[in-house]
Amino acid sequence: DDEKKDEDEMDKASGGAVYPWMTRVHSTTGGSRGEKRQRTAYTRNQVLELEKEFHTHKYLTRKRRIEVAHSLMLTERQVKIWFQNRRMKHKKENKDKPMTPPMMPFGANLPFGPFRF
Amino acid sequence: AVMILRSRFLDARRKRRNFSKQATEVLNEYFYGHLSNPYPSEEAKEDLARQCNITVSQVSNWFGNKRIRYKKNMAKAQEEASIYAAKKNAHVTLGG
DNA sequence: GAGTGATTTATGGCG
DNA sequence: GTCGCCATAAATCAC
Repeated sequence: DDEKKDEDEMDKASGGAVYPWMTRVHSTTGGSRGEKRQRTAYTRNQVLELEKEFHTHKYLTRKRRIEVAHSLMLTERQVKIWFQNRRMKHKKENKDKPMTPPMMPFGANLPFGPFRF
Repeated sequence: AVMILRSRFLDARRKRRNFSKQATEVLNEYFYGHLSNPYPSEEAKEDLARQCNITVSQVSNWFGNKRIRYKKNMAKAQEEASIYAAKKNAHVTLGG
């Protein structure tokens, strides 16, 4: 049998209020209802090549993007998005993490962080 | 090639640790205290981060995870909601 | 094995 | 009009 009752597992707020943010926001790729959005995991080689490319240029030209996309069996959009995400990651790595390089004169890398007078 | 693999083993999630009970308490209080719109501003995130002794990114991660998992488990999450709602009522007396 | 913090794909809005 | 940034969603990873 194909009895499926968990299509709309959410949306059943018996008791509590249901606010707008609690509803699904992203499209389900054409699927009518209850389909999990698929998130393709890129292969190791794909990621490896993308990382190599990123190491040389943080931004891709249209031409280069097409080449990379074809060689890795990805869409142009996927490559574009990947680079955007990668740039954000790069930014975060240089921010959120320790604040050693830019400032801090001498006793900088104590496990307690910066001095506080 | 080796570098990539090694970086995965040096990832932060490799050494994942739970937040302190107090930190989780603070975050939950904010979340359930703003259940209608649990999206703290940048400033609020910084505030929470200080209170919890974690980074702003960690606060963002926590809220992202919390929202999704609340949605996925509405029934269960609402029990938690009532707990924190009751807690909140202890502070803000319904004077209305 | 569920819980939980972090990371990885993917969307949408705004500039 | 397109593209990048940004916050975020949603799935998944790793412990």
